[in-house]
Amino acid sequence: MEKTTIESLGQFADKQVTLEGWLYNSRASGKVQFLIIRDGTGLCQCIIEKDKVSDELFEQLGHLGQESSLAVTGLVRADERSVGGYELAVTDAKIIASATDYPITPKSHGIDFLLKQRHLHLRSQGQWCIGKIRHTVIDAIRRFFNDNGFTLVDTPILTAAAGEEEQSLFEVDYFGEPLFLTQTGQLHLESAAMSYGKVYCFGPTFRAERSKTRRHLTEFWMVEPEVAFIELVGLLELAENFVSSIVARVLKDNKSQLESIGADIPALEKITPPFYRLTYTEACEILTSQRAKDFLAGQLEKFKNQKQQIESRIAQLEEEQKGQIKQWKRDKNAAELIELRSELAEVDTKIENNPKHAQLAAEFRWGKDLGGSDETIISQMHDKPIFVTHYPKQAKAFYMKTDRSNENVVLNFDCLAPEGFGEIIGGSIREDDFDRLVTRIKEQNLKQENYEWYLDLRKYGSVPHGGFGLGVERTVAWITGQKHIRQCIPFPRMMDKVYI
RNA sequence: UCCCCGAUAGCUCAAUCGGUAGAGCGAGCGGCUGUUAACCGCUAGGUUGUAGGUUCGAGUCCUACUCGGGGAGCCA
Repeated sequence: MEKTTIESLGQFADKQVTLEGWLYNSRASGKVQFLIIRDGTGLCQCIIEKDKVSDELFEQLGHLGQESSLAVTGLVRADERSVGGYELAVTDAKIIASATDYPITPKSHGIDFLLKQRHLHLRSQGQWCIGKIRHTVIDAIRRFFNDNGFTLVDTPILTAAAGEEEQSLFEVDYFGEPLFLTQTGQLHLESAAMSYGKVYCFGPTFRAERSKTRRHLTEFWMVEPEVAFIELVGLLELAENFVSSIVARVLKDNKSQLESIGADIPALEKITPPFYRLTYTEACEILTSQRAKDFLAGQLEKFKNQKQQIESRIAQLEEEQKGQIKQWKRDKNAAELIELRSELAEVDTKIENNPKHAQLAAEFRWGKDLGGSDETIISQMHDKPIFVTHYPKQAKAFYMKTDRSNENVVLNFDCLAPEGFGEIIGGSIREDDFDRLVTRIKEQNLKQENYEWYLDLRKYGSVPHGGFGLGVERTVAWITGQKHIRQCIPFPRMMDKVYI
């Protein structure tokens, strides 16, 4: 009997095959059982009719627990009613290991519970889809740079010099001397760019920031390209082509996964160059403008309407529950009430945060860095990614090149994913003038002796150059429509919390 | 470091003014030949996060602690 996988069932229509996998869900209806099997490549509904198998097997399969492993043999047939378009009419099955009391049921669970069961949660459909998309994103990243003349350069994970600020680094005892886990490969990458021209590094990155939000992990994956002989305009074009190519690849390779997790496919199809371009000063004007005020007020209205609708529906259901109604209706109502109450809690949070964010935006003054909520507002006001460029010098790192036509700002950019997701890229043109760089190092009270090798790059054939870093988990979260990036890495490391 | 919210059955959540602790899912048993989170009937399942306090009486009020969620700052 030919073994195959669920994703290639289409090649075996009307043939006998064997599938090996795990029981994902099952239903029974007297003389027929429906077993949903997962094998790592997809889901397949297997039909067991009582008179097609032995009584003993029928009985065993009928009591098989979720996530039991098994091999099933049967006839492949196309059927629209089935999940993947094909189903298996089972003639024989072998239980490899039966499981009982699998903790993750097909119903809803809280996040803490799921993270504690992370080793098992990875098997569930949503996580499987996100993992497949993450795989495509990473492959698309490598493909893009490899196809465009970039050379991969692996930068060290243990670093002596701090990339930016030392308080956000994890310290490691390196034979009695302190070293730090890298938070960027950029400085090393700049030296490699002077060798190869166009380079990139791709690996894990570590930040000891005490940030407990949906956008933060302490360990995450970042890809950083660095290019010699490039100006800000060229860097933005590189970034928008890059991001667009990733989205296009996911749309091409993972349509079914995107659909399955409810991603906004039409919105993703709009992600093509050019992206929006705003200067920091323009962004600042938008935040303090009447337009932003109206926009936020409109949002608040919308949230309040949602809240009212949910509340009146809850009241209606609760009233029904008090009266004399059929048991099945009562059960349906109970399930809907639970859904509605959690929706209500979400809307309440939005209503609570809206005025705070509005105030932060209205009080925004030129010179401050853009905050998370400010980025969210700007991003919510656009349907494509936005580049925000030319930030105030004092809010940014020492290595960013000052704009020679306006010494108050630097030639940097952030790329904000649209519809409220926020920052996925940060980048800049690097200061290439030796004396200016020394001045910036001193201004920020950094020790020059730690940067001697970095300054050498400006001594020996300095050229205009720049690059950026893209966060993989933030990109995956944006593309898949996940609210929290912890679902976008298999084993998330969060502030003060590591489950497995 | 700061602000807000929460902890009740294995899981997700109810419990009005402080007055006998309840649903759904999951589990077990039974029924049904096409189910899509199937459906129907029955059964089991609880020291309400921990430690104190107020009260005739505490899931509910007060204090402390533990754990968790969201957000600010900072950032990919």
